Amino acid sequence: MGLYHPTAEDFDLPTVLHALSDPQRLQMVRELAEAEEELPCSGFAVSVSKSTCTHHFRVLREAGVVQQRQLGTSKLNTLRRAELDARFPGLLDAVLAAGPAPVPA
Amino acid sequence: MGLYHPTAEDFDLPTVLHALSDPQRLQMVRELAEAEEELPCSGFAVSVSKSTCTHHFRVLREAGVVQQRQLGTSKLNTLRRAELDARFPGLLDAVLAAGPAPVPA
DNA sequence: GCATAAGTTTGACGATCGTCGTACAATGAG
DNA sequence: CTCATTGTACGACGATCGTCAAACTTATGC
Repeated sequence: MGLYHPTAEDFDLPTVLHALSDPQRLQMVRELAEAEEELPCSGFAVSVSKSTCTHHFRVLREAGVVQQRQLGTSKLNTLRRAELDARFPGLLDAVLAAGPAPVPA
Repeated sequence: MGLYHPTAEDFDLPTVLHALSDPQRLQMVRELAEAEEELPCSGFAVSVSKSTCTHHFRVLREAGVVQQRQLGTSKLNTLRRAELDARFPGLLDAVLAAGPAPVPA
């Protein structure tokens, strides 16, 4: 059961944008970026079922956004920050910098 | 028949990412960015039907990516570059800078 | 061994998406 | 006026998406 991970050269911009265009996945990516460590599926504040969580992380992984590593029954997730930056410079930073909501006066 | 255009503060990141995640729309945005002028729907190299073109530009417009202005029977499209940059700094640049395909040796 | 915990797989569901063709509206050229 | 051009509106279609529940697998703890 080898988890598919694309190589950085195979990253596809539309695919990455699509992966990031879902609010739940965007939230997962934000949490992964804040916690500079590996996080298991169950360590996220998303309110979806386990199977949906599995699905979202597969989309993120197959797009190249995250790396997944098995450890016991857990699956640890990491942002592929360096590779994303190399392939799409500035993209991840711009996405993460975007405030969740504009703050009015 | 007022064309809906969101204000910059109402731009929604997932919505914008989704608008840009379609290859055809991404291509349209690229062409719009290269030609620093207003372009009608018929001035694009996309190979889709007229109704599909209308649909794609509506998605882009409602996400805040483009501005549309009626002129005769034509509808002129412009990138809302400044507003996008203000709301999501660096995002559009990163998307446009991403080469369409990686060039192998 | 047995029970618990963490994810996966499968199959389902309604919703949305990208696409098209046809019919229609509005403008500009002869 | 008539006709060509440009785009919209309206369904329609198959495909994909996000979601879930139920059954299963795999490892850990007692």
